Amino acid sequence: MGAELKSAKEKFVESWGQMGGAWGINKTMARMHALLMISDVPLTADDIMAALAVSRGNTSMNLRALVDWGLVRRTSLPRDRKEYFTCEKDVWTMCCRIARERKKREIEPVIGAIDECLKEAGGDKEAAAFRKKLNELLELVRLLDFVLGKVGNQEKAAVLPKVLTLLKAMA
Amino acid sequence: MGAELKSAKEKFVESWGQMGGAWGINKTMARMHALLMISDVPLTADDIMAALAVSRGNTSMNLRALVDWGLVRRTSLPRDRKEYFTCEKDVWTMCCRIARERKKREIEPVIGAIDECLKEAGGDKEAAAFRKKLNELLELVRLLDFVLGKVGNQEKAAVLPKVLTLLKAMA
DNA sequence: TAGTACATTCAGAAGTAATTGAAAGTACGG
DNA sequence: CCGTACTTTCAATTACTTCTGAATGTACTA
Repeated sequence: MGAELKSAKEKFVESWGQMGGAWGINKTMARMHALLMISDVPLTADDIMAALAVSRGNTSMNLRALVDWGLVRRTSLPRDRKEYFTCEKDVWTMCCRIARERKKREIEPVIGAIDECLKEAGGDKEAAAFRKKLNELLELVRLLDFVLGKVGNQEKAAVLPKVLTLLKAMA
Repeated sequence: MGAELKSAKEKFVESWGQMGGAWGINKTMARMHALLMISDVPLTADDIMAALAVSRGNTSMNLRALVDWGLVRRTSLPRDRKEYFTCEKDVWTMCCRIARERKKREIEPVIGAIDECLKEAGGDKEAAAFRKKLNELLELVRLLDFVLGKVGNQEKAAVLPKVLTLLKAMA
């Protein structure tokens, strides 16, 4: 592989890792995701260890996390005891997976927490302003939940770019 | 204030802090935001220090960060040397501010990084698959950027709930 | 101008999260 | 079964982030 291309790929892996950091995602996990995205062949744990200079244990744990997020698949070839990892090919499908997970991990718990607070606040007059604010927040968060749910449940990820591009054309 | 209400408010502050953590936001900053959201009077740094049991320095820094995010305003009353802090009242306006900041801090840098990688990758045939993948990602990220831009630029935050509710009704 | 009342900064302490690597686990082939 | 080739786990370590509080800065008042 040409030196330019190699350096560009490394740059991309690092940038994606950086972005992961900003989004509260483990940086190494994001780098592994990037590496798999731009690899046109499945990679083994050893490949990834070598490419990113991380330990075996770390590689194992972060790959498992990526699989849990539904962003990476493990496959094993017959007559080969090694496991191979591949990234979801289609970026729109990837987008749906991320939406689904973020909804589940980040939005739903907030809805639950606000509900509980509302219950605990009681019906007193002095709690009225508090209840009102919680209800406003709930409405906002529920709408976010709804939107992420819609995106996350796309069966055919292919429709997503069309819908969004349409949205863009309308605006 | 009734004990129930007080406990419910504390619970809300802690939950919002928790959520901040999941979103890669400083937990204390998120707790301060929550506290200000549910306070019907402006608070001083001392009020916040006392309510959340954090140091003066920490309070000062996190409040500044909240002001930088456009989520909190400082106001000073005449004949009072103290500064008072208030949270943006309207949750939809708050939502716009968050969208604007996240676009600027998290999406735009990614677009820049991908662009740079594309430039560096060059036009070689062997880079074709890499360029293709980068372009797909770019399309996705640009759409996200667009959507956040739309939300963030709402002049009248009041239209946002209407648009979103409409979207919900349609689906 | 000095004193007071507040806010800000920042070096170091405390706390949290990521990482390593060696030991334990698993499963296949013979 | 046993050895081999791999993967996973986890206690200890390292790296990073947040927090503290004393020193410093700012600006109002008398």
